[in-house]
Amino acid sequence: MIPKVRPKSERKKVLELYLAKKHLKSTKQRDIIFDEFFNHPGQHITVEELYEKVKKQYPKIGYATIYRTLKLFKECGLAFERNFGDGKTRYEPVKFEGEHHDHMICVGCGRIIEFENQRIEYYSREVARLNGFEVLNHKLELYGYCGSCREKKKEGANNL
Amino acid sequence: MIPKVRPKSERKKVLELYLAKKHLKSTKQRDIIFDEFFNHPGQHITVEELYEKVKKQYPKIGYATIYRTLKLFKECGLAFERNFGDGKTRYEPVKFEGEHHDHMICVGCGRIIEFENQRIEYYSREVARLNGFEVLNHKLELYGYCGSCREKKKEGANNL
DNA sequence: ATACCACCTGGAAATTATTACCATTAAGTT
DNA sequence: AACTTAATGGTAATAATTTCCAGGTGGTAT
Repeated sequence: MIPKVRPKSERKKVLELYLAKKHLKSTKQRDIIFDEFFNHPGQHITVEELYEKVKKQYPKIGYATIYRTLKLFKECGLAFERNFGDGKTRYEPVKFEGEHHDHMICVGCGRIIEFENQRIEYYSREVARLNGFEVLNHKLELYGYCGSCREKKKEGANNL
Repeated sequence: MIPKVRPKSERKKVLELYLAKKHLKSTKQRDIIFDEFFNHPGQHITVEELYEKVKKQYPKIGYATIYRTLKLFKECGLAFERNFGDGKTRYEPVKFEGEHHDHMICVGCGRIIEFENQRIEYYSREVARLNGFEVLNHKLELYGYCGSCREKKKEGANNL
C-alpha cells in the first residue's frame, strides 16, 4: 500500500486551469472555500456546515457563494455531490485514483461505513469501456443492515 | 439467461407482510399506487409523474399520499430512491436478484445508460459480508462522458 | 353486525433547500 | 488608470417535501 501523497497544489491547479479556460476569476472567497473544503476533513459536508466553517474565516460570506462555489468545484471534477435521502445535498472532494471510497448505509440506524474495493472499481471501468464510456468517478452505495441492526431485527420475522 | 418471471404477487406479498407486521392498513389508495408504480414501466419516476398517473385512476388522490406511500415502499425494501442532481427525487422498483441494473450518467449530455454486472454485485456482497453488513440493495452510478460527448471534448484541451 | 380504536387521507399551510435577481464590488486586461 | 466582465451578498422567489388536522376508513374484538 503505497501512500500516495498528493500535494494540495494538484487540486488547486485543476481549479486554476478550469478558471482560466472558462475566463472565470479567482477570488478571495473561492480561495477560502477551497481551503476549507479540501484541506480540512469533514466527510460528506453539507452546504450549511461549510457555510459555518467559512464564515469563521470570512464572516461576510453569503450562502449563495457557497452554493455557487461548490457547483464550480463539481463542474471541474473536484467535488462530488451525494444524497443520502435526508433532503440535504452533501459534497465531498473527489478522490483521486487509489483514494476512492464507497459507502454502506444502514437503513436501520443510518450509520455510514466507508470502504474501498479495487475489484469493484476494476469491473466498473471494464463495463464502462465496453460501452464507450469514460468514467470520471463513481458512486457505489450499499443499503442494508449493519451488524447491530441485524441483531435487533431477529425478533421480527422479516424476510425480503 | 433464464428469464425469471416474477408473479406480481411476490412484491405484493412483501408489502402485505410489512403492513401486517407494523399494524398498518391496506387501503384502496395504496393498492392503486402500488399497481401504477410496479405494474407499469416508467423508469426513475418522479413523485409528480406518479401523482399524475394515479390521478387518472383515482382523481381525488393527494400529493401527500403519494409521498407517504413511496416512503412506505422504500421502507419495506420494494422501492428505491435515486437522485440525479436535478432536485427531484426519483423512485424505481427495487430489482430482485438478476434484475438489478446500474447507471452510467453522462456529465456532458445527461444521458443515462443502464447496465448490469454480476461481478460487481458479487464483490459488493463480499465486501459487505466482511463488515457484518447485510445488503438489501445497492446503487452504483458511474459518472463520466459517453461516446459522443468524448468526441466533442476532443476539441478543448481538458484533462482531469 | 356493531362499535371502537388506530391509522389513513386530502387539502392546504408550513417548512426547507436551492436558485434567481440585482445593485455593488472586485479581477484581470488594455 | 480606465474599462470590461464576472463575482459577491443579501434577499426574494421558487420548488420539493413535510406537517397538520378534521374527517373517513380498515381491521379487530365484541
